Amino acid sequence: MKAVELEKAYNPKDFEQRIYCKWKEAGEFRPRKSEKEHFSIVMPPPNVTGILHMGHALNNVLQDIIVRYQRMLGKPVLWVPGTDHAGIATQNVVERQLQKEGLRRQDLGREKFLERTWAVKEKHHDIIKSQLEKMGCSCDWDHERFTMDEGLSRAVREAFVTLYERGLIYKGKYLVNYCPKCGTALADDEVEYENVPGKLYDVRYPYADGSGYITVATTRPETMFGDTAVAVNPDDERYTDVVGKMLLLPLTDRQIPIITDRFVDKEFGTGMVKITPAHDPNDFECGKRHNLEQINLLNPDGTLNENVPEKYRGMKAEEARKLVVDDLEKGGYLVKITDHAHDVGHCYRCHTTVEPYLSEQWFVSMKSLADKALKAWKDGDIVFYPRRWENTYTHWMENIKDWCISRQLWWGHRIPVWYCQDCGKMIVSRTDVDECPDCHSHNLVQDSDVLDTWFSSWLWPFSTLGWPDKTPDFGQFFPTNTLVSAYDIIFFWISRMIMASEEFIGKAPFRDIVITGLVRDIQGRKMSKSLGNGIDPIEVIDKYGADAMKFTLCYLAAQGQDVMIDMDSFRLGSRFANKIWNATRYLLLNLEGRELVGIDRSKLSIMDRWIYSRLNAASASIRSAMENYRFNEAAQTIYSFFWNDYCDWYIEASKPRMLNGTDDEKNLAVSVLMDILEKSMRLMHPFLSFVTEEIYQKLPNHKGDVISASYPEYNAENDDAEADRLVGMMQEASRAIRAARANLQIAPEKKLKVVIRLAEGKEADFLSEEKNLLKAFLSASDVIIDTASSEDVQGAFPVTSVGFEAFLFVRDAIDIEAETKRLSAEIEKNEALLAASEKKLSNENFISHAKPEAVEKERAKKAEFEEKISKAKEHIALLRSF
RNA sequence: GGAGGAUUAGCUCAGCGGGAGAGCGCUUGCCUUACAAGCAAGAUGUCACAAGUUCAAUCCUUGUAUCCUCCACCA
Repeated sequence: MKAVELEKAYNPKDFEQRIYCKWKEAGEFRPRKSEKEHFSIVMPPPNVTGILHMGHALNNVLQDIIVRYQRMLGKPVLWVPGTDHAGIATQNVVERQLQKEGLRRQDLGREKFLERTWAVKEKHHDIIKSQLEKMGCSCDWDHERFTMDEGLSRAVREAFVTLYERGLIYKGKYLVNYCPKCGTALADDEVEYENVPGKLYDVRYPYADGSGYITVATTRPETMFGDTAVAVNPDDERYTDVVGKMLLLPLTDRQIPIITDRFVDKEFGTGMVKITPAHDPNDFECGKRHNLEQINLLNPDGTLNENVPEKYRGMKAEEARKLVVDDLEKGGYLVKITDHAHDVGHCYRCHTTVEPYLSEQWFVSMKSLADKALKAWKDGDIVFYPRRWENTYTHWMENIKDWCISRQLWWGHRIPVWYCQDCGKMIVSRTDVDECPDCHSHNLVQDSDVLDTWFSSWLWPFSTLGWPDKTPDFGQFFPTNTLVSAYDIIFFWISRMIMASEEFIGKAPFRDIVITGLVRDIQGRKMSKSLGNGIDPIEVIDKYGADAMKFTLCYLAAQGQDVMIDMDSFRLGSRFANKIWNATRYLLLNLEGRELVGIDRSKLSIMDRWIYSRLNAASASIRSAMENYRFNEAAQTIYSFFWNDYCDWYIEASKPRMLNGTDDEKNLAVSVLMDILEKSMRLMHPFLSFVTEEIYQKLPNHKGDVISASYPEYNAENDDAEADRLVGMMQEASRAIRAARANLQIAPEKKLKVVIRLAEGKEADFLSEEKNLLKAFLSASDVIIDTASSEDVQGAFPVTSVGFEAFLFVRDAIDIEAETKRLSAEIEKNEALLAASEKKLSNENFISHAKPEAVEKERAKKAEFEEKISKAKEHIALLRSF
């Protein structure tokens, strides 16, 4: 057989792109035909507002690992990719573009505006897709979806109309969160609260009869024009005799009453609250209880409207506030101003301060949906990894509020409701309507609002598979198995998907919910554009390769903990990929002149049996890690198996045989090396997809592509405790002797005679068998395995260890003092351990309560400490005799 | 106010009811015909603090401190 030459340096750019194309063209990402149970995942659809950041990379890398692993288990695997139209966010992007051109969306008109938005969508979609491809995501592009696809739009209408028919969607005039900049209503959870310094203004409201005044505290004096009452707590004895009196609202000629309401906190401020039903959620509720008038003061753009005195009209709230405060002061109404930090809601997309705004909106009644979703959790139909997120989920579900789903935007799914301009009928329909069913008029207009983006996203696990139609995809792949998502969208998305799926289909949309951490910078800050601390996944791939990025993220992704990284972090994965590359490179060069032979277990050496045992253990450990979504554990297992066990010990151990063995021995050695290498590529493929495929293709013993190969299975037969024990001892001996050499500062090239003295038995047989190996590992001129204690070790340097003694025949000057010091320290350490051990063993309670294995283990440890101490003492004596 | 997380080596973080781990960094020696992105040998820890449970606690319980996140409220 000829040697195969790999490029000297690992350079992922040489093959990553090429391999991805090859996989894609070969249809490897499509579900294969198989009798096995399906495995499916829907990708959380990235927004088409921008490009993918490190958080997306983490999320998709983990999905890819799961998907490749499941695929190698032989299942028909479907990973559905797609993108989200992201209503407000995308519309904002386009509006910002227009702004630069000095235009507003109204200047373009709805149709032209949407054309431009589609173009933005296309552009970002293409970038996102190419990013996912560069990362190596093995999603099925034939199944790619977009939330505004025709099919998905149909699903949205189906969902809306069904809910309407079930009485779960209603329209009404309510106080909603409103972003004046975006010009639309927001859902409660789209508001981000931020603590900002502000002022608390104490203002006098005089009694209408001129008999004095009361004082109220407010942070927003400009809303006073919407006041329709002042409230006190009914139990507040200070005010019992003023309840019912009328007040004159300053700066106006309106009169408002003093009322009582339980929500008022007696302790806060003066215990008197101005009630502004149209501009505060609490006041809104209070106003409803008391049938107060709701006076809306705002125009849709956030400026004050005709319900305020003329001089303030058209002003933004903040401008008006200053003026109102001035005027109050001039009128003698202002008592004092104090600093008062409070939480102010901001739009989660543009960060403008949101206003409570009274307007006509559509809502989903959530209570019954939440009950079903809670039941799904209680029944164990969904499981969170890690479980602690279940608290977050249930807490939200149990305190759910109705969901405002209408948005005053253009980009999104139009609400499927039409109004007859002639008879006023409202028509809710799955299909477009052009005739009024009552009066047959064609003078119909569709509701101008669009739906909240999440109203399409919450259908994603089934709308992407064809729902509401009963398609083959839906039949085969729904429900999906696993959802991988970050914790910041549990409310927005995960919870709602479960609600929708339970409501429309009666099943949970997935069983396992894997919650990842967020990616942060090395200082622990969230990566964000404004901080400029983001790391572009593509830059990482350009510098280190997709495998390095994937493996590093996987290695660091521990059980939903946040991942802190900088550019240098990825050296971890890069070094590992490089190691794999170079180990392979070495092995392939050694194929020259060799033949691969069948591997007969009975002919295997202990070392061979050991590496098979290690591989087996790694495979079992990875399997269990993957079943529990413990990605970092899987990555660590792979790392230590391949680097420490295979490269550092097994390949090194094979070298003497490859140099000095017979042809048969060499052929067997190469065959086992290749067998382990081939299996390692399969083992590692989900985690380092490109480099394993590139290598796999060069292996003389490969069949097909690694992406579609089978995953190495755990096989109890290959567990080999004896080989583990023997090789463990050999490693221990090597380490001890190498350490002694290093301490004695013996040059590496200096070959010493070594005598290893131990009792007859398997260990001795093994060491005798592997004498050549020991010579190489110990840099020894000769190794004598001395079971009869017949060798003369007079004057040889003794090495402390357990189960055997070793002697180095070194004639050079030894720093006896330093070595004695080291041994003394060792004695001291072991004496402390021995004391602890003896104390334990003399404790009756320990002997009677502890597990017998634990007691046994403790006894063994005690013996070990004793042996170490006595040997070290012996060795000190020996050194003194030098 | 409620919930959750973090606190382990200089840094970033795993781990776990029975003698403290990894990677990076650091020290020393090696370009050993795969890899200097490497090999070998090292040093470094009151596992935040306090009490409790236990034969045994870094791990379980409770409390304390510091930091972080989410939810709710805030006139």
